Amino acid sequence: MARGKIQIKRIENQTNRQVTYSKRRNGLFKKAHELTVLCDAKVSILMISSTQMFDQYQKAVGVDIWNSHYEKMQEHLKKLKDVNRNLRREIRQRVGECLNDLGYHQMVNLSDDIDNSLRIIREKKYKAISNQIDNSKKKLRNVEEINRNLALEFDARQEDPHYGLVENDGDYNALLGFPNGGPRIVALRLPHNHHPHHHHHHLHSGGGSDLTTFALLE
Amino acid sequence: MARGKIQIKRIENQTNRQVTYSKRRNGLFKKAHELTVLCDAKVSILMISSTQMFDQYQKAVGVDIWNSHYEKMQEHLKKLKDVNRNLRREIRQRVGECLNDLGYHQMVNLSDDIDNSLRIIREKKYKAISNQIDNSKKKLRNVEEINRNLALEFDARQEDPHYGLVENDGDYNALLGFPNGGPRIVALRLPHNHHPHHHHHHLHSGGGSDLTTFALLE
DNA sequence: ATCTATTGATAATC
DNA sequence: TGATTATCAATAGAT
Repeated sequence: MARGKIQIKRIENQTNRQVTYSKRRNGLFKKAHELTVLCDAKVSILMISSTQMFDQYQKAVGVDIWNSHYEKMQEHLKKLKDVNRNLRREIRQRVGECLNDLGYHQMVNLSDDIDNSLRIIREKKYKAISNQIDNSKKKLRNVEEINRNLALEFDARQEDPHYGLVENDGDYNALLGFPNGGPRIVALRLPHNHHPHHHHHHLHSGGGSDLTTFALLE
Repeated sequence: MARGKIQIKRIENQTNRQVTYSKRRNGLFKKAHELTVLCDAKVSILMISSTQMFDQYQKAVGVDIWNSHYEKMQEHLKKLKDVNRNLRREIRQRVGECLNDLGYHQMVNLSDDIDNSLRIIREKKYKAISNQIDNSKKKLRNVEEINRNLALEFDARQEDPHYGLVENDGDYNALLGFPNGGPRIVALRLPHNHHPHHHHHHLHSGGGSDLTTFALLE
């Protein structure tokens, strides 16, 4: 409406239409925002340009984005509610409620089904148990090993007070925490090659770092 | 914008605010319409003034129309999706999938739970079985009785061909259908007091109707 | 509601 | 795209 009045009718030139759309869209939003602030009102604007609306794909499949918005949302809501209801019913049936509307054969199928599920779960449960036992055994072995090593080091220290294990001289121990819930790893930095019985604990012996690690129980 | 610039901030004067709301609302709608025509776009505007919003009732029940609309719908949608996801997960767990993210104790609980459900369902199943058996027995008894009665009547007819049982004279048999899935009841209207051995079948012997009923097997 | 001085929006152009 | 600006449209305040 500047540099010449315009008629309010569809702008045929594609580029001009796009430009005008951008400008006026911003203007509309600005006005809406002002209204919001000035009059303490709530305003929502849903706006889709024709170029957005009918891109090639949309044309091809005949989908109308506009209808895909509010109304489709309501449809979606309805469908979700239905699905929800069905899921709840399935669970109730699996828990043993609401079986009255089931036929006899359906009931047989249901109990067979649940029986099957139970078998699967039991298998997995037993697998979990044995895993846990294995883990405990490993941890126990580690703890025993740590104790043995400490005992050996203690003995060594008894023999030679300058063995250099427990001095708080800073180059001794470093703690690495793993906050991600994984197994806590405690890394003890020891002077290189202090004792041959440490070697089978070395996780990585190459390079400059010299970390001796123990996996500790929980 | 006219006769003096204004600050974009809430108009405190109630009347001015209302007037400005009206004017600017119209302006916004006009702009939106122009955009619609000029750019071939789709525009929806949802607008509620604060004075509309908080009428007495709204105040009383603390309902916010605005939140009850589009945004609330989205929230609802989101919640439904969440619930849905959880329900699906529960079912999957009950079927025996996706157990990896369950702790050992949860797994024990789950299998106990399902075990319990299975017991309930089995009970109901057995109840259903025994019901069906009872029904069959009753039906069988009825059929046997019908056969016996027919045999007796046949005998009687042998003795007296005018016994009047099977003549197609129209006042003989009437069929009542029960489409509601209940036990099919066939009612035979018989001439009154034809034979004493029918009396123990009379369901109701008072009044004018004289129906003898047999429950038939499916 | 209607009026109008003024501000704000924007079409054309670069 | 982004900036400029001559115009036109919207509207604040008064009636």
